[in-house]
Amino acid sequence: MSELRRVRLYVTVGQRLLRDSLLFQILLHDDVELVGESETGVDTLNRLNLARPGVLLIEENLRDNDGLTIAESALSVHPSLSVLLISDTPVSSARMAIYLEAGIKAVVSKDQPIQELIKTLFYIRNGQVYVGNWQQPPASAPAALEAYQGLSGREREVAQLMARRVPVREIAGQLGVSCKTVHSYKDRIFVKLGFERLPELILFMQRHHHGAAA
Amino acid sequence: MSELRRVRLYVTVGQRLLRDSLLFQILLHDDVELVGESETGVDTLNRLNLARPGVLLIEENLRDNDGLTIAESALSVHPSLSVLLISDTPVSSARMAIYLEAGIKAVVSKDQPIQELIKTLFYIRNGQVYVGNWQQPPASAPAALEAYQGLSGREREVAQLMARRVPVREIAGQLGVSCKTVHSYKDRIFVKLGFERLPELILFMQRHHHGAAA
DNA sequence: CATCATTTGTAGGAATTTCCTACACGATTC
DNA sequence: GAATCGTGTAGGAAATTCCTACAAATGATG
Repeated sequence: MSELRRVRLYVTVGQRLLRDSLLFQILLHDDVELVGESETGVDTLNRLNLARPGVLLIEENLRDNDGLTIAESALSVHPSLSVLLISDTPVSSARMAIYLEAGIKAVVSKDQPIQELIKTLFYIRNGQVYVGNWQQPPASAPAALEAYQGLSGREREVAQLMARRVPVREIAGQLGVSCKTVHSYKDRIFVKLGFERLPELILFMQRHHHGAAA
Repeated sequence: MSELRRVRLYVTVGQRLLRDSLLFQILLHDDVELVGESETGVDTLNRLNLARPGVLLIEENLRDNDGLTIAESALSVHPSLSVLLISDTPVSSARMAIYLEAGIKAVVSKDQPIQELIKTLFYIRNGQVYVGNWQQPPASAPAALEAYQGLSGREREVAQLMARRVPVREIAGQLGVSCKTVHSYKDRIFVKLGFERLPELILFMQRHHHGAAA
């Protein structure tokens, strides 16, 4: 239902390190197409006509300008563009109001986990506004933590072993079940925790001290 | 030969967004073990004894302190620690000298691609100093571009199709070869270009306008 | 209390990916 | 002329991803 077509994404992020790592995460999803990227605001505006993105992911603080100004210019020419602003700090509701007023679809702060950004990106892809996430920056990982409580015994065992990068083979051996069964647990763990890739699980398990120590 | 043991990594990066995305990239490598992370310098120093990392990845500019100071404190207690500093801007040779003097093993700037950081991380893991990368921040991607010239005809065809996310099935069909052959090309492309995952190829192809446009 | 729904432990299939090896053929080199 | 290298081709093993299946336990409900 949300698979209308690929998202045409333009990314404006000043620092290469952040831009690259965001892009690597985002491009893991095969319904995103990168149509352009810039380090500065003017460069973005110059290239927008050719790139014709559906979504613009832009930093608030750019070398040459601020993201809000650039976004407003872009929106005046391409009103259908969905803009996702990346702010350096958590946004107050007052600032959020300004952003929404300007036609920006959503804001994520750099203090939020990357999954939040990705989730928001996919949420606004079809033009929706997303205001669900500007209030809980200090809430570390309540959703996933709660979800962890919901894992069954077997699932936790597998989660711990996987997070220590024990190969499926050995997990199966240790638990005395087939590899297929281990995969089933793995699938269910990922579904329950809302993860998609092993690094997410490793990071989660390590952060919450769930057996990451040998 | 370099597989002595897993790298025990501690990461000190203020912003969650950057920290998470770096970690997701780094944890793709199964010989890295995250033993701790902090947002601030003092927190890092407090936890270092328990975490016992072999490598400390730390930002230069932290909320409470500067990375250099923290690194020096850490090194005075744990002289065998390999410190990799992430600087906000390209480092001058003068500053590089200061860092080396302080016992820091390598510096990468936020203007460099993330692969550079990863490469450096693996380079310094066993205590080596790495000074090869502080001079060419504006040199975009000469290595990979050169490497691209080295691709054979078939390899380029496959690279272009893969970058457009054409499924292996279809690529095989279009080229009239077996899926296995396509995989072989893929393997060779990745080896030649030094990539490890599809997003790297997609990003590269897109950036250099090699057939990314439909 | 008996039945219906959900969760949990178990497993298999199909398509893909990753990593590695193999091999023939043409070109280069010594 | 013989050894080597790059290229096009392909296969195998293990892992991953995405689905489906099913029986036993658990829980909920009429």
